[in-house]
Amino acid sequence: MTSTERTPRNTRQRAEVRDAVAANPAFATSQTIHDRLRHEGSKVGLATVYRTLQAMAASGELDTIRTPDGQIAYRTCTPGHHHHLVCRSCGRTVEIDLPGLEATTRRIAGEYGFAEIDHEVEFFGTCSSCA
Amino acid sequence: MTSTERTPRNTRQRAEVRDAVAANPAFATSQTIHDRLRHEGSKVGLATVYRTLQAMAASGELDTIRTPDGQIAYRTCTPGHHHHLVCRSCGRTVEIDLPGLEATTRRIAGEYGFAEIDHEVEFFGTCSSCA
DNA sequence: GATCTTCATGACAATCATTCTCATTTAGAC
DNA sequence: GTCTAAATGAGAATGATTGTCATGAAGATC
Ligand SMILES: [Mn+2]
Ligand SMILES: [Mn+2]
Ligand SMILES: [Zn+2]
Ligand SMILES: [Zn+2]
Repeated sequence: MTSTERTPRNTRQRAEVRDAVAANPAFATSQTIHDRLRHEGSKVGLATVYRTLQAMAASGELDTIRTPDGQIAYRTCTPGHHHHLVCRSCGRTVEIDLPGLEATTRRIAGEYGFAEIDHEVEFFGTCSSCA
Repeated sequence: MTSTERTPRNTRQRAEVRDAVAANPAFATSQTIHDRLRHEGSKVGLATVYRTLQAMAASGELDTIRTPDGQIAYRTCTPGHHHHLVCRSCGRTVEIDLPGLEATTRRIAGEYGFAEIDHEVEFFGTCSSCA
């Protein structure tokens, strides 16, 4: 069951949001993307930006993190499993591989009898431009 | 600079919160702890529970995670650095060691020129009782 | 033990990211 | 072109968390 896959309609708004998030390699929140679009003259609504980014993340097009203060931030994502090193001050993001981690996850699952283990692994730091 | 360490006053409320969080090995939110205390007859205020748990976490007495829906949850913490395997449905938590991770963090920091790297690593799954 | 200063508390309001509502628009199927 | 379900947007609602500020009480000092 690859389950419930709905193909969304191709609306002007969806294209605008997709372009806006693709235009920047840093993680950005729905509000930030919305602001950016409005400044460019778009009339897209805030709720639409929220809904579109959520849908894109659910379909795997975007990656999600939670900022240290709890907001959800999105970024266009390289396909395949990986993690992120995010600059606390400017949001600049590097995708990183953690080759050992998947094996570790399986080992931990077995050891403690947990099923459907998911891991959330993010690194936060200060990038060289912001130091 | 081990910096600004203030010793909080020993109030009845602080003791009640400390006992309540220590009484349960699962992560719990401020609201949950507050409910629990009120049901036991305590008159402690919600804001006080928020403040007390925050302070205890800042001083290292408690560990913090963000639940998948974004709330902050606390748990009495074993001293020393470690990570958690948390049951999505009941909150039961196992503390785990990730021996290789600190070295990996340092390697990544060097590789990408990031400073003050912090890692957030949590595992979520379904425990055997909840399966 | 009484006094005093300062920090802690609690009721409530305020904040603010996110979600909901619902009337209106429109993509895409026919 | 018609039709219908899905998408949109304006605004209201939600809900966790934080701020405000008058009152209470640790605990230092006498
Ligand atoms: Mn990514
Ligand atoms: Mn812990
Ligand atoms: Zn930076
Ligand atoms: Zn469980």
